[in-house]
Amino acid sequence: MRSAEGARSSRADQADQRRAELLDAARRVVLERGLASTRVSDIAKATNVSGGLIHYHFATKDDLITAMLRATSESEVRRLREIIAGPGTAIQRLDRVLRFYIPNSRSDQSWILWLDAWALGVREPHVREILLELEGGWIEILTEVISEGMKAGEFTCDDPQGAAERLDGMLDGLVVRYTLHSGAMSRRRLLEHARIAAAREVGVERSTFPA
Amino acid sequence: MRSAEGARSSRADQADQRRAELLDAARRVVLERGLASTRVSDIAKATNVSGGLIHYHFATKDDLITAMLRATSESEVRRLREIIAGPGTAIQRLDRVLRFYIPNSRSDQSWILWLDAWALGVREPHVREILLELEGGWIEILTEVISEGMKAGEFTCDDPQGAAERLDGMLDGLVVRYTLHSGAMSRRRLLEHARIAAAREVGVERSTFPA
DNA sequence: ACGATCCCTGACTGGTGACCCAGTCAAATA
DNA sequence: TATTTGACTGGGTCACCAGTCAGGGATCGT
Repeated sequence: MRSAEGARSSRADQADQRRAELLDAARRVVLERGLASTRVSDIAKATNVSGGLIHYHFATKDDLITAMLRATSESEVRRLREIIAGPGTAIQRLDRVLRFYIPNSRSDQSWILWLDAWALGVREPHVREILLELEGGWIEILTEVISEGMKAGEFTCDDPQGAAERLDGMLDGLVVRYTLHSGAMSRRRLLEHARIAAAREVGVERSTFPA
Repeated sequence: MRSAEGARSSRADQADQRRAELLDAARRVVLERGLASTRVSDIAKATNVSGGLIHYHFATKDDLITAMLRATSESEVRRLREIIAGPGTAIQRLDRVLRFYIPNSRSDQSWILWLDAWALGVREPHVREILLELEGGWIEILTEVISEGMKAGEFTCDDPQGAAERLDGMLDGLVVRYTLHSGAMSRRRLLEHARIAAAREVGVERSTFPA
């Protein structure tokens, strides 16, 4: 049965919570130290837990990393969906997507994680699959926003899917540049590039975007 | 002095040649196995050379990898310069650049190398510097081609540098997608995206590009 | 000729890190 | 209460790998 206090943690809940905690710590550690120099013991330390416990919950280090990437990707797509679900005109919602795409600062970046994941994904099909879903999510959402803008008469575009792919690609590439060489590409300039390209793709003037 | 046969190898030449050979083997091995699972001994094996020799020519593994990345980057920029130095109209030369950017097949990709390098560059300033020069080279060359096209009256563009940055970013991002998920993005489609975006940036019709 | 210098070998070492396992303790179950 | 199950500890093991080092043979300068 349950312990006395209703919805409180059964042992299964406890294990789930611990697993989530470990995934969270893994993400923090990998962001800070990079995938290549992340040790299982680092993640244990960050959770104040013995090294053995990690292997109790996750058979191998790869399992842990993969699960962490999957969880992060899913949460990112979820947040993105919330963002476009909000109110506003199509152009406003498109702008919100662009701004969500672009990291706020060099330290904010969950982007560092995806750079590691791209390199890993070249060799690991599981990781590749996660990345495909993540990028597919972005493209899908961009496509939706553009299509709805067309229906509302705000946008003109003869290939929303293609436009979304181009926009997503450009943002990926520019964010890499911004992440690695923030000196050569400011956040402001990056956002400006994004708005110029997006405006062209959906057939509106760049000045249509909010200030 | 020299040995009898004119341009033949002095000891210094021999050492240089060996170093070049090691850099080349390093590149091949890293492309094949990935940076993370490349061992110094793998590179030694690929060169039919003892493990110790690597450390005779390169103090540390990091030195070797960094030198290899630098050499690869420089050679890439050099080849790119040759490509735009050739004859043709601006649109033809621009198209050559785009096609050089895009890998011919999933196995061709020196791109796999840059994915590893991006992840590494997040932590290693030396690597970051190399990447900055490489990407800077691409942008510079794109800017040149666009500017010359404007002088020739072929192109219209009010910010060649910005256009080059956007184009370079888009290509980076799309190539990542193509490299990781060749199923979701064919080479043909990638090239089509590149031409559409490039045509818009320089103010010509997409049909202006050669078939 | 002959010592100095260089390229190169291959066995060795020291450190490290993923994973294992025997045992502890508390909570769940009977 | 007695027994079982599950979460957790921490020390141990085993494999791996970057970098070292003593020596060997070739080639240089003199």
